[in-house]
Amino acid sequence: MPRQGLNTEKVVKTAALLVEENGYESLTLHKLASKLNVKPASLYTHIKGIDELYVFLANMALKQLSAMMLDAAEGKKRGDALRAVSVAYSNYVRQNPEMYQMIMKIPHSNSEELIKTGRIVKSVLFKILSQYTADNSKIIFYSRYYHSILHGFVSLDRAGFFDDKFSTDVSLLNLVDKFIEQLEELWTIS
Amino acid sequence: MPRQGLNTEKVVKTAALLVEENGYESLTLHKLASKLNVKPASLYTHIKGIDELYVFLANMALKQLSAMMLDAAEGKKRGDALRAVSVAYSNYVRQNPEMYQMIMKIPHSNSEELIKTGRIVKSVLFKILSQYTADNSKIIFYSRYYHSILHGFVSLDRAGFFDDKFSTDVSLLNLVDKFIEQLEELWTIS
DNA sequence: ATAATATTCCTAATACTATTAGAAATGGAG
DNA sequence: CTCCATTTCTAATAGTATTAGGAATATTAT
Repeated sequence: MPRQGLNTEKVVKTAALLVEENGYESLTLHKLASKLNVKPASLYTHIKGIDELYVFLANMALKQLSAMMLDAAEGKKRGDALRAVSVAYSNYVRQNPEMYQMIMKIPHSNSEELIKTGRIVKSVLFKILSQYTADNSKIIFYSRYYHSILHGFVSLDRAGFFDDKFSTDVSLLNLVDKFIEQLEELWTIS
Repeated sequence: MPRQGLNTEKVVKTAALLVEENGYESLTLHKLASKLNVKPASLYTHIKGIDELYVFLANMALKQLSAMMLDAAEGKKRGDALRAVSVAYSNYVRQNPEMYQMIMKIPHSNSEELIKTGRIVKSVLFKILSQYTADNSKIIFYSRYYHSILHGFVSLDRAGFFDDKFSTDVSLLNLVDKFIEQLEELWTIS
């Protein structure tokens, strides 16, 4: 039994691979240990248990998502930024559906770290929306609005609620455009 | 071992109680069997397995939700109906958070029954939104829009994303009002 | 280099899971 | 009262997470 040079990061990254490969419901410490050439009990040196692993995975997913959102918004303004972010958001969920589910699986109040990472996502939206108004409460309001649209749409789509013949890709873009229309009104008024 | 006169319905209803009491993650066939004064193996006479039970629970939750939505919309028109439905939706999730999660836990494509029940929810929205326009594609579009808002908002709220000092109750109502504004435009144009 | 120490990993066991095969008990129909 | 379908149970299997304590390995101090 030569040491594998494991640490928490490697364990979590490998878990993320397994989650995206076979679905998070089928992730077990046995499979994870196998992939790391180690026995299940050895994992407890690096993680407290599977629940903590779930939190780490949710945190990782949230970081990846926020990074893509940030990158998409980079250098863009208002409507262009919002459209780009919505595409990035939907792409992330399409390419990492299982990891995205991890984000919603865990109540964020369980982890200070998770709350902090969640704030990154919100800060991206806040920054864009602050280009429309200086009113803080309005920014938070529209941030919740926009976030709800994004998460609601991709989740319902995945769950199978949008089984009509109309493309869901086009739907989300049109939807975001409608949302932007309202923001533009806010812009012209103030 | 006198017979307990079980059937699928009783099993599912009792499971729903346990889910709402202790969270759906902690539901086990052992606990369910105990509550029904029966051994775990006996449950297999009434359900194929725990996965089927999950589908039944999701279906039950969706039925309850759609019933509350239908009831709320009863006799109301356009904006009033939409506001009432959003309150009903948010109330259902607040009062049955664990059952609501069951709905999103299962990919609906797994069950014809689930798809059918999902259509009831959509039909409620469709009926209300058809009061604004006769254009079918527009109705579906706004139906997805509204549904995304409702599900997205309550989910993010529950996950802990809305941890600012602003009330989430008020936020949702304002949000729906904003949405209705856009629909009213649609109404006046056509 | 060698000894002491800390760390990683393993073995073995425990307590839960869901699930199945097949036997026993039950209740209703003829 | 007997037969039969149905329900429930016993017993076993295989797969979970988790823990205690020991063995192996790497690191540090002498």
